[in-house]
Amino acid sequence: MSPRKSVAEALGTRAAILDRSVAIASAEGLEGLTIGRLAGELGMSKSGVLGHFGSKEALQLAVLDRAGEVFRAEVWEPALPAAPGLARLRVLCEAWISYLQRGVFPGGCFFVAAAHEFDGRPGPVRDAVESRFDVWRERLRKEARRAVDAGDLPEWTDPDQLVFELLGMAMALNHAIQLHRDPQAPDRARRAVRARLSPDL
Amino acid sequence: MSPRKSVAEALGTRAAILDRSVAIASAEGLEGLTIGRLAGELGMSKSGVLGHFGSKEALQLAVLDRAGEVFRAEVWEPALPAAPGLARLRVLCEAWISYLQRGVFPGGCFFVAAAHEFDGRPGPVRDAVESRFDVWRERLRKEARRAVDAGDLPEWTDPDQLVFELLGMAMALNHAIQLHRDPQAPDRARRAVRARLSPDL
DNA sequence: CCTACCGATCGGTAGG
DNA sequence: CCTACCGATCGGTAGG
Repeated sequence: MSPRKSVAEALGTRAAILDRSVAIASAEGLEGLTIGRLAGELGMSKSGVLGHFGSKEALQLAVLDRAGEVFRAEVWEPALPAAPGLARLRVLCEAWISYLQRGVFPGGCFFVAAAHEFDGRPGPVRDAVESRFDVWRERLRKEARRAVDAGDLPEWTDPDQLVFELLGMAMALNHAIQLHRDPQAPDRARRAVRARLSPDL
Repeated sequence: MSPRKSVAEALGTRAAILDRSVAIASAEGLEGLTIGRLAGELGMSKSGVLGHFGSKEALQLAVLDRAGEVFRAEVWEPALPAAPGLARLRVLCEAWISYLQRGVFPGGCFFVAAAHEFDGRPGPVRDAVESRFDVWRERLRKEARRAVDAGDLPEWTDPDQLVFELLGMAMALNHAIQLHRDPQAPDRARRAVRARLSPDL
C-alpha cells in the first residue's frame, strides 16, 4: 500500500531509464544527457530519475556499463564460438565492423564518443572509459598473439602494432559513417582488415 | 574620444577572443565553450564578447576557421616545398603525426573532436566540419594519385583506400595520446605510415 | 565596449 | 516515486 514500487518494478524503471539514457547519450554525448530531458521523455520527475542513481556522474557510469553490455553482446560474444587466434580475430573484426555499419548506437561507437568527450576531464567517468578500452585492446592483443604463436600470422608481427592499426580502422569507419555517411566505408574497413589478417591474399 | 575602440584595436580583441576560444574549445569542446567563461577569462563582459560575432554559432564557426589556419600552418604548409606525390605525402604524414605528438591543440586534434561533437547535430557547424574533412581528404587523395601515376606506389593502390587508412592511423594516434597518454603511439603511427608509403622496406 | 536584465535550464535537495 | 524549491549558469537583448 506504500507509494513505493516493488523491487521488481524499481529495477524495471531503472532499466528503462538506462535504455533511454543510452539512446540520448549516443546522439548527444554523456554531458548532453540531462536529468530534466530524461525525466521529460520518460514522464517522470527529475528527482524520480535521480533517485535511482544519486548523481549525474553515477548515472553516467551506469550508462557506460549498460553500453558495455551491448558492445559485449554485439561484438565479443559472437566471436566466442570461433577458435582462438586468427579465426576468432577475423570474426571479431567482422562483428566490430557490422556493429558500426548497422548503427547499433545511433550516434556511432559509444566509447569512441565518450573517449573524446572525457579525455580532457579527469575523474571517474574518464577512468571508466579508459579502462574499457584497455580491456578491449587486451582481448584483441591476446588473440593476435595466439595467431602469431600458431604460425597463422607472420612471426615478425607485433601484436600491439596490429591492435593499434585495427583500432584505427574502426575509428576511420566510425568517422566515415557518422560524419560523411559514406556507404563505401564498411567495405574499405573490410579491405583494411583483410590486408592485415589474410596475408596470403 | 568615443568609447568605441579603433578598428585595429577591435581586430586585436577579436583575435584574442578567438585564440582563447580555440584553447578552451580544444579541451572542453565547441559547446563547452561558453560566452560567460570566455568573458570571465578575458576580463570582458558577455555582451562585449558576443558583439564581435553575434551569436554562439557564429563564434563556433569563427573558431573552426581559426583552428583551420593553425592546422594549415602546422601540417599543410611544411609539405609544400616537397615534390608533389609520394615525397610530399610522406612529409604530410610526418607533419600530421608531429602535430598530434606535440599537442598543438592541448585537447588533441580539434577537428576530430568537433566531428564527434557535431556529427549528430545538423546545422552550419556540422557542415563546416564535414567540409574541412572533405578538403583534407581530397588533398591527400591527390598526392596519393600522383604517387601512383609516377610509379612510386604500386599500380594496384587505391588512393581512397590509402587515405582511409591514413585517417585511421591519425585517429588511433590521437586517441592513444589523449586517452592513454601512450608515449609509444607516435612511433606506431610512423610504422603504420611506413608500411603503406615505403613499400620497398 | 558596458550594465542590467530576460526566460530557460542546469544538477541537486528538502520533505513527504 | 512526487512537488516545490535552491543557487548557478546558459545564450541573448535593450539601451546606452
